[in-house]
Amino acid sequence: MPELPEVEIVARQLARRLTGRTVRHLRILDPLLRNGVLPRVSGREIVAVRRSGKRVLIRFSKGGTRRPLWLAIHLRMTGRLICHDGTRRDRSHLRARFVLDRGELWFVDTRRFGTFGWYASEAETAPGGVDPLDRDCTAARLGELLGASRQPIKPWLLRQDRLVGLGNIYASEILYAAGISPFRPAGSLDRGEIGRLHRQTRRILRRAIENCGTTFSDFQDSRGVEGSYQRYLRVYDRQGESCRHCGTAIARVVQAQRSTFHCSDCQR
DNA sequence: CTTTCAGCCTGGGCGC
DNA sequence: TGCGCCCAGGCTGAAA
Repeated sequence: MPELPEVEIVARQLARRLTGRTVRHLRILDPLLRNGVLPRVSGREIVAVRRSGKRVLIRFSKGGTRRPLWLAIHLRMTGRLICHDGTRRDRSHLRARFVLDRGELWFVDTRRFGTFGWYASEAETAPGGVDPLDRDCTAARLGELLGASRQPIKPWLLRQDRLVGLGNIYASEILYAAGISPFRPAGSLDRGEIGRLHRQTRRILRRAIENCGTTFSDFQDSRGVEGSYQRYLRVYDRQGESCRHCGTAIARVVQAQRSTFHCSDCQR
């Protein structure tokens, strides 16, 4: 489910609903989420929630320990964070449960790929790559990141140690919007192409955020907020259908074991 | 350094 | 209805 826009939406909504709440206790139900020693989180207040790359970052108050604490939650494929008033009955795939002074926060994850990372300083939470929506992610900066890489641009866009936040859907959509073939070596893009890639990356991510992301279901349970960006998808999951611009059949190919969707006519 | 590949998990959809 | 297979929006670590 979640790439940058979906995680951004989740983080914003959680920030609104969780900031100021105090943790009564945390129950980790899936042993896969217990990596290393669990810091004491009971009694701490949630001070802030924001996105870091594709992770949701929760900052807790120092509490009685005098040490700050951050939790980075990676949703991976199927992770969801559900805020509710404590009356939710459906416990299927419930992996962790924060009981708060008012309501609860549940981590629900069917495939159990999601991860929890605990950090004692903000610096440790920094992602490896540049956030494409950051002010300092200019076209020139993108050009530096691309460097002379010979890796095809589509798998390159998925590398979280370069740019953070892009996943398989938006990578295909961005390259289509920029008119760039997914097979082009990353370092072969000229100035104009880098400019288009940069502009379309930011435009598509922003628009996806405005539309609450692509097909993600109700992390707010009863409210059932769903993304609507899927109606803007131009190539993803459209193999065999015609390109909206030129009519050519959209192709699906496999690059680095992931599906890539593209129009061989519009993308060069 | 690069690229490929198996693996981590579960469930939905498909063809037979 | 059931079975086996393939697929999935992510990422890691080992191997070539």
